[in-house]
Amino acid sequence: MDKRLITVIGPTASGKTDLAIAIAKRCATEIISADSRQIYKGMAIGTAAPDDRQLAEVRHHFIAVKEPGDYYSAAQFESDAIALLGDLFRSHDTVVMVGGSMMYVDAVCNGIDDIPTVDAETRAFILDKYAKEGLDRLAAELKLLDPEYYATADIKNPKRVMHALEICYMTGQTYTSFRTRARKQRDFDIVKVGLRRDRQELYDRINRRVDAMVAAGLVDECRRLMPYRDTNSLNTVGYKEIFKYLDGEWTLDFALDKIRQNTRIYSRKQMTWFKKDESIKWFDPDKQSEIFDYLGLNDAH
RNA sequence: GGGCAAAUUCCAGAGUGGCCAAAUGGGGCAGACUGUAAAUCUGCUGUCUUACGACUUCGGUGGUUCGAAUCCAUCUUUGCCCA
Repeated sequence: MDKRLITVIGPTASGKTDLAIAIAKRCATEIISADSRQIYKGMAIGTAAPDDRQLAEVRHHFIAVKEPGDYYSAAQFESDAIALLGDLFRSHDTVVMVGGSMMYVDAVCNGIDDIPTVDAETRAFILDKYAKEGLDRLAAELKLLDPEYYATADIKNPKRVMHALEICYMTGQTYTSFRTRARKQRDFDIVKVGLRRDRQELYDRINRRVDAMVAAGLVDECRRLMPYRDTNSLNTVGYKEIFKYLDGEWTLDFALDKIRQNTRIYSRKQMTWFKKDESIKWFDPDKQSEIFDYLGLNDAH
C-alpha cells in the first residue's frame, strides 16, 4: 500500500487542530505540525497550540521544540519533516500534517531549493549595509551582481533584496544559480484537506479565541517571553500587541482589539496563499464525516 | 444669555481662492511570495468608464468671484471660555 500524508490546512482558527487529531486517531498515527510559531517553547497560549490533553491523545511533532531565540526556517523544516516522515512511514501507512504556515507546508509537499544557509557574519554585514546605505543602493548592487534575479525580484522588499545579496556575497555565485525552483518528487502520496469557513463565522471564532487566550494567561505568557521580545519568533500576532501593553503604550483593550484585527488580516493572507493551490480539496470543518468519506476513513473500522 | 473655536471623502487628519476627487496615516479590498513567512512587500480604495475622460463631493442654505473645501452672510451641531 502506498504511504499517504494527509495534510490539513486552512486559516487560523478554522478548526485544524481538532480535525487533525480526529483523523490521526482514526488512522492510529501521529501528527506533524507545520506551524512556524508553535514550534517554539513557551508560546503555547498565544499560538493556540494543542493543549496537554490533545498532545496526550495523539503524538505531535515539532511542537515546542525550539528556544524562542533559535534560528529556524522552512528549509530546515523540510529536511526535518522529510526525515521524520521516513521514520514514521516505516510503522504507519498514514501520517497527518497540520499547520497554517503556508510556506512550511509547501516546503514539505513540493520542496524548496537547496540554498546555503547564510552565516551570521554575512547576515550582520548585509543588515548593517542596509541600515547605512538604504534599500536603493542595495538594489542597485543586486542589479550588478545578479541581473537575472533583479529583473523579476520584488525590489521594494528589503528582506528579498538582502537575502539575495547575502547569497551573492557569501557564495560568490548568483542567487539565481541556486534557484532551480524544481518541484521535488516525494515517495508518498499527498492529500490536502482545506478547511474553509464563512468569513464572519471565522471572525467570530477568532474573537472568541482571543478571549480564551486572555483567560488562559496570555499576558503572563508574554511577561515570561519578554527577554526574547526582539527575536523573530516573537514578531508574531498576539505577542507584539501585548508587549505594547506591557510597555504601557497601549491599554489592554486596545491591544486585544489589535490582536483580533491582525489575526483577521493574517487569516485573509493565508486564504490568498491557499487560493492558488489547486490540489486542495475544500470542506466545511463542521462536516467531519464528509471529510472522512473523502479520505476513505469511514469504513476503515 | 455673551464670547471664541470647529464642522473635510469609512475613521483620524492635512488643505485656507485655480496646480483638489482633495496630502498623509489607519482601516477595508485584492495580490506577491523559495530561507527566522503569524514575517516582509505591492496595488486599489467618491461614482461611471478598458482608458482618455466625464460627473457629483469638503455640515445646511444663500451670496461674492471668470473660478470656492478654501472668502462673506445666515442657520444647524459640537467643543471650550465668561456669565
